[in-house]
Amino acid sequence: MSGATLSDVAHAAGVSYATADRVVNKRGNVAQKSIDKVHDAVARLGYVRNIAAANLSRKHVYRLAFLIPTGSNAFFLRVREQILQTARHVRVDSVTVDIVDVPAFSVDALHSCIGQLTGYDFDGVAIVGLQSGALEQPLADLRARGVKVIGLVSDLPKEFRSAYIGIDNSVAGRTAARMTGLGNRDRGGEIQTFVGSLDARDHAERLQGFRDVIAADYPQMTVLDPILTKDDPTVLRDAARHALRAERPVSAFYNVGAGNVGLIEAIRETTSSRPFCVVHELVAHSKQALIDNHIDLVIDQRPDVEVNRAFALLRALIDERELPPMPDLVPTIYVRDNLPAETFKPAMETQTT
Amino acid sequence: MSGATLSDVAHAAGVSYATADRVVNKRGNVAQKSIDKVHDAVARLGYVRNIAAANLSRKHVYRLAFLIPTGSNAFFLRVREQILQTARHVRVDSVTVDIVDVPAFSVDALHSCIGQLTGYDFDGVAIVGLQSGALEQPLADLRARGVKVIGLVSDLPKEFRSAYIGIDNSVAGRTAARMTGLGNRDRGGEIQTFVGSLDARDHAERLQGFRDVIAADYPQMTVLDPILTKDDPTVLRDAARHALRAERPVSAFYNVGAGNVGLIEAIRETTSSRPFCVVHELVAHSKQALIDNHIDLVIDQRPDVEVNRAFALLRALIDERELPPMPDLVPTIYVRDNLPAETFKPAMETQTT
DNA sequence: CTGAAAGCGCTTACAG
DNA sequence: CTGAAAGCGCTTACAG
Repeated sequence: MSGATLSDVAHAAGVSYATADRVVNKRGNVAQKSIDKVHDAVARLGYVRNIAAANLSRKHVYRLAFLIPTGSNAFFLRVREQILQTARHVRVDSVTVDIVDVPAFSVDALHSCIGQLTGYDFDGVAIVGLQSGALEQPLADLRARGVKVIGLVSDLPKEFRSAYIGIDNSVAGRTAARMTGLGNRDRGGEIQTFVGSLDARDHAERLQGFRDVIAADYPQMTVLDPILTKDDPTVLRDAARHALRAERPVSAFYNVGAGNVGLIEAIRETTSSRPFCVVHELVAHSKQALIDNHIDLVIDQRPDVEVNRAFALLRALIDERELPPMPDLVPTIYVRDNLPAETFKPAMETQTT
Repeated sequence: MSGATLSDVAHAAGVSYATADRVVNKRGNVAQKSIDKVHDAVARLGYVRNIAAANLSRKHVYRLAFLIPTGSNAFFLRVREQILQTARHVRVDSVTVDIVDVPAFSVDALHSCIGQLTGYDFDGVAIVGLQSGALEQPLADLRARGVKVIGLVSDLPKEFRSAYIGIDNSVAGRTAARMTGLGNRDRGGEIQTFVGSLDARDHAERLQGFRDVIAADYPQMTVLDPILTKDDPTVLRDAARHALRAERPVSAFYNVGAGNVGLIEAIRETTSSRPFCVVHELVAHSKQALIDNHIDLVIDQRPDVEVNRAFALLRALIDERELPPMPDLVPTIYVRDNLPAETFKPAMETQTT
């Protein structure tokens, strides 16, 4: 059953081991007659290639790259950390991983980083993408070289990657709205929203999802137009302060984007009762704010699960085997009670090979 | 770097390959002098054993067993399904898995199932455990035979297993309370709780966690003593009906245990507004109830993540290598908006080998 | 188009 | 206590 080897196949087909290998691995230069005989034997014996043996024989190492935006963004620091930890662990399985720093939110920068990948021979790369036609050419070049590409956290043009690992941002926004509605349905009132930029697709999707649910199910609440923050904590802080001091204070805050440090700072100063407060991404400061009761909920996309999936997926793609069953990826709701023990274990290294 | 082989070590140490192998794999019958020389060389060269090559050479297959309670409990059906899917996928990595049916909640039955494992030679087993001293002997026997044992979903006596994969039920109860509090803080009122049995440690822990949070943070609400249901849908249905028809209806339901089908049935019949409703475990019917707006929240322990971890952990334990970084396991909150696409893909098989 | 053979890094008898 | 050698299931030159 689990026993047939290529040697068995060759015997059964009445050809040499080398010939059997040629057809199984599509190396060409084989007579059609032999091909048929081998395919037959493969089917009869239920042969399945032993990847471990093949890798041993070729001294194969899996070369992976992760293109991650630079900057001190706490979320991506968490992503990097998770990649490094996993990299350390799979080193003994002959996989190397490089983390490539990409200037954030720049199509040009991403374009050039992807272009440079061609110089090395990676087997698979995971890219925090952008939706831009400009990326199609370098991605096509990668694919032409047999490199497997997946989108991570933020997608790439669909035709040019094998898979996408990330949450549905519209779902994330809807979830935020549901929780805001639950927490305020008896009070109604206005919800002040904040976004980094409406050009950022993920922000726009979250906001739309949020609005849809509030409008449909919590009509007693009103969603105010978003304040643009560029994800800058200072901007967020000042805007939040302003809103908190208004004559008729809003009943809820929803920050679609980053920069929560500023929002939390403004709330911490408040002496009166604060609005119901929902933000995205669990990192050190949002976790602390939850514990301190300065915010109510964090919607998180579980970068640990995402990175875990990225490794599993990349290896399956490279080995050209079936995709493994992977845990579902849904926006996760954190309150102060269900926080993970350690959100983020800092490490010494910054790169692994 | 990643290149030293045992052969390199043997050379460096000035001994034969076989001798180097003896000390590295602790097979004994080696002079202390040789041992020292080899250890030295290993350290100098940073030798790390190639597990894949070793497995190939030994024709090793990982034999895993999962002991899962029988019955039509939807949660455990989901667990089984996840195990089968993963089993199918890792078959090509030479791992076989058996699912052993264990009569539910019986220490005696579990004791005898564990005892029978000794007859086969599994490398690792994951057990949905019970906390009973009676299990210590058969577990000790397993360990003596070098079998790795982990607790899954429900723990075993701590000294007799290598790890536990499951959520903290007290945290799950606290989380349920937080959500109930958020959804009702402006209304107050009474919360009717339901438990399968207070002897079941997980139920008791959830209930206590729930009570603690309500008492501390939502004093305007009262937690009524739990109704004992034995996880029987019929009992639950009748009790819920009764509560729904009371003169002064309760403002929330919290079902600590199983049997949600009955609870949902009672709610579905209700024409007036229903209580705020929190239950555990996302399965087909609880998912549907969420979509239909018959309940508000499901607290789930992510059996897909748990099973995924169980496989990763068992293999690491068997290989005696460092434990892999694994996604955190926390009680997950589902509302109708962040549901996974497919909760449960049924499969044809019932067992895999 | 086909085949024989060495080698990947290990383990396991077997012989001293 | 120590070592030489075959074999695990593959891939890769190399020779026809």
